[in-house]
Amino acid sequence: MSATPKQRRQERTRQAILDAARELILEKGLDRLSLRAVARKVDYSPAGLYEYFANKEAIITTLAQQVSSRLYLALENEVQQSDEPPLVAIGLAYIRFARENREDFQLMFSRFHSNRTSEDAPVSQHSPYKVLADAVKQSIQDGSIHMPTHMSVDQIGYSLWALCHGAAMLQISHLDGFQADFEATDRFAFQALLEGLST
Amino acid sequence: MSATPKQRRQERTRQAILDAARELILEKGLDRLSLRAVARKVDYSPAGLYEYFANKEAIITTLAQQVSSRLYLALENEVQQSDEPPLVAIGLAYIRFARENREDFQLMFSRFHSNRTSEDAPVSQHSPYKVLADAVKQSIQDGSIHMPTHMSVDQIGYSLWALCHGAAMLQISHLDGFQADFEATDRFAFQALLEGLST
DNA sequence: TGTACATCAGTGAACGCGCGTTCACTGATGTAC
DNA sequence: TGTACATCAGTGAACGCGCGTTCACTGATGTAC
Repeated sequence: MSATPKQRRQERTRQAILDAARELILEKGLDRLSLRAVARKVDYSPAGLYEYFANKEAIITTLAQQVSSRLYLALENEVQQSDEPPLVAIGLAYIRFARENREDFQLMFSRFHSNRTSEDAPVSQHSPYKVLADAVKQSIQDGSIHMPTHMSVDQIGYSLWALCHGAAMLQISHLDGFQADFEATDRFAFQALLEGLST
Repeated sequence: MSATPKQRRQERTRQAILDAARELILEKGLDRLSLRAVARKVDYSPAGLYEYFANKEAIITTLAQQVSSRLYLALENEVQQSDEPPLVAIGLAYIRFARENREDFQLMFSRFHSNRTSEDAPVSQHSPYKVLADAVKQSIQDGSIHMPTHMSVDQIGYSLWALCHGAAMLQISHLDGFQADFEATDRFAFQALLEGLST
């Protein structure tokens, strides 16, 4: 079933609202975002937005999902393009994404809660973590890392994720402005962790 | 110069205001904190608080500093008490602190910006990172880890910090509610990173 | 010890503001015969 | 093709709210002689 003209118009307006909200967040921060400002930016009355979103929170969570998709695509893309080992490439791309999309990244993690409740649950398709988990499986299969004793794929994935997530967070908040070659250090750290996990 | 009675009273009131603010943050979250609610809780008029703090932001940053001190003490204490290798003990204690003091931890990192601008700057006394940096130096000296080629103490410290910071953040936000033995996985990850850094 | 004055700790009321959301409504667009 | 009606997209105004901060003030406490 393809979209009717009406649906296409609706969709365009929805996205315009989301874009406006995102711009305002980039400018002023998530905590200063107001529905009324978004409405002003897209030339609607505040009441008009309720045709497109149930409330303010719905706009924010939709935005967060879109960031998650963008990150997913960025990581997927990196795996294809890079000549580095996939796990290192993913980790560095994750951190780069955070650095280059600071507000987006923070927004995402302010609303982005895992669907899984344990390792038994399947990893969501198109989630950023999916890329990492798949790369871990792949690396074990082709022997580029050895399956460590007593560790599941998820435990390895979590460890790698923790490292790059922490690096990302520190760089965009606490260590913002600190002069250092983070890229190089991150690469060392990543390689070290991978090596340590393999033995 | 010891404190006068007046100063002692002032100090007690100041701390009461901070405690009230902290409790309200635990209850409702930082973004819902209001000066007026704090005033209500300590039985002052809103205007009264301005005798003790320049404005709302000053209350929040003071709180953030206090959390930083508590974390510093917790880590220092852990180094003394634990029989594990200091670096592992510190990492795990950092994560435990975050898990057991969720709101405090988030508050801290919302306002806690590094004073240093490069590796050349000295590490602040009584900062949580100081404990980690000292432990790294110590571990290199006593040979429990080998100084990796091409990596400074700060680079090692940063790597370890990134790992535990990421683990902490994931556990208290994105993976909140995920059933797993994080403590065990964190220990494995930490040991792996240390091993990888040493070779 | 008593008195006069200065400082202190704290208040009440107001300023000026922006917020999210609801609801009765209207003019434009689309549909059916 | 014209007409009658239904739906749609969007508005204006209001509701009810809480916010941070300022400022002229007051009663209590402390100080000096």
